[in-house]
Amino acid sequence: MTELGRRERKKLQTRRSIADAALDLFMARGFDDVGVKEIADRADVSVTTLFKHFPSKESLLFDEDEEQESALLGVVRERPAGKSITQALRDHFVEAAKGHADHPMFDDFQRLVRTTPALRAYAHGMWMRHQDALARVIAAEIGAPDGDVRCAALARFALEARDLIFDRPDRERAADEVFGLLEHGWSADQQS
Amino acid sequence: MTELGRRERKKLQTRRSIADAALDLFMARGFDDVGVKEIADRADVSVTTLFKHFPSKESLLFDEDEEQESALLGVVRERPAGKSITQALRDHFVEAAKGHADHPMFDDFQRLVRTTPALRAYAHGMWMRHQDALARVIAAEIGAPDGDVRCAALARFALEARDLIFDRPDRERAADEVFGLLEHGWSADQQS
DNA sequence: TACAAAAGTGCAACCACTACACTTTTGAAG
DNA sequence: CTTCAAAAGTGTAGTGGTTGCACTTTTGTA
Repeated sequence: MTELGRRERKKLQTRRSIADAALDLFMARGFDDVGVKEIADRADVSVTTLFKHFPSKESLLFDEDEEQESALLGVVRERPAGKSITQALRDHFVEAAKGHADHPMFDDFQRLVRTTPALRAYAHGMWMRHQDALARVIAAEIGAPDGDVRCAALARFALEARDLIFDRPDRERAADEVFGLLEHGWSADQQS
Repeated sequence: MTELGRRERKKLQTRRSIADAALDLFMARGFDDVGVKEIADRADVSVTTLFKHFPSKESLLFDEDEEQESALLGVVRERPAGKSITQALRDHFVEAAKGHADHPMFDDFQRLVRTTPALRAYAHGMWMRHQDALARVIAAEIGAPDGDVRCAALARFALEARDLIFDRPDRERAADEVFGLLEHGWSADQQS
C-alpha cells in the first residue's frame, strides 16, 4: 500500500530537509529575521525548489495537518455514550493543551508561533479551516441537515475556544468555563 | 475643540484623496489587479507618501474604525433594562446586516471584501481587535472582574457570530439561532 | 523674518513569491 | 539495455508591497 519509489522518497527527503532547516533557523533567530534564501541554502536547494514544496514562508512550519483534523472529528464521532459533544471537544483540547511535557521543544514552538503575528494568523487560519468538516460531523451526530447554522456556530465557537483557552494561565479551569458557556448558555449563571 | 489648522486639513485632504482613489480603483478592477503605484498616481502623491498615511495596501479600504467600536460598546452599555447582553448584540448585528439599502455602494463594498481573501482576513483581524474592549464592557456590566474568561469568551463568540451570520442567506433567522445558542447553550434544544 | 517641525518626494533597496526556459534525474515501456 | 517522457530541480529575471534615506517644500509659530 505504502510502496514509495525512490523518486517519492527523495522528494519527501528534500521536503523534510527544507522543513528541518526552516524550523532550526526560525527557532534560533525568529521568524522575521530569517530569509527564505538562507533556509534554501541550509537545505541545499534553490529558492525555486523551496517554493515548489511549500506555498509560503509560513507554511514551512506547519506540515502535518491531516492528523489533527481526523483526530478532531474522531473525538466527536467516537465519544463514549452519554458524553456531550461539547464535553468531548473540551476534553480533547485540554488534553492537547497539556503540552507534550516529554518534548519541551513543543513549548518553544508554541511560543514562537504565539509571539509572531504572521505565524499566529497563519496558524489560526489553518485551524479554522476545520470548521466545515467539524460542523458536518456535528450535524451528522445530532441528525441535523448539513449546513445547519447551529452546528456551524458550535463548530466555529469550539475551534475558537481552543485558542482562547491556550492564552490563559489556568487552561483547565478556562476550558471548563468556556465550554460551560457553550453547553449551558450565557444566561445560565448570569442575571443579565 | 475641533480646530484644525490648515496643515491638519491638508493632511486629512491628502489622506482622503488617497483613500478615495483606492476605493474607486478597487471597486472597478478588484483588489489584486490594482497596484499601489497606480493609486498613488491617481491621488497625485508619491508611493512613499501613500505609505506614510496607510500602513498597508489593505488598510486603504478601512479608514473609520473608532465609530464601529464605540457603537458596539454603546449597544451593550446602554441597552434598555430587561434586554440581555446577547440580545443587544444580536439586534445590533441584525441592524448592521440589513445593509444600508439607501446606498447600494455599501453592498458592493461588502462583496469586494468578502470575495477577496486578503481583504477578508484583514477585515476579520480588524474586527476581532474589539474583543478586549467588548470583554471589558461586558465584565463591567455584570460586575465580573476584568479579564474574566466567560466575558472574554462571550465577546469573542459574539464578534465571530457577526461574520458567521453575514454569510447566511437568511441573516435574521441565523442571528436568532446563533445568539440563541450563546444565550441558552447548546444543550437547550439538543439531546446530545 | 527666521526657524524647526512636519509633509512630501525620488531613489534604491529588501523580501516573498512567480514565470520561464533550462538541465538533470528517474520510472517505466519496448 | 535503451529510449523517452514526466517530474524534480536550477538560475535568472522579474513583480509588487514595503521601508530607509537623504532631500526639498510647506507651514505654524516665536
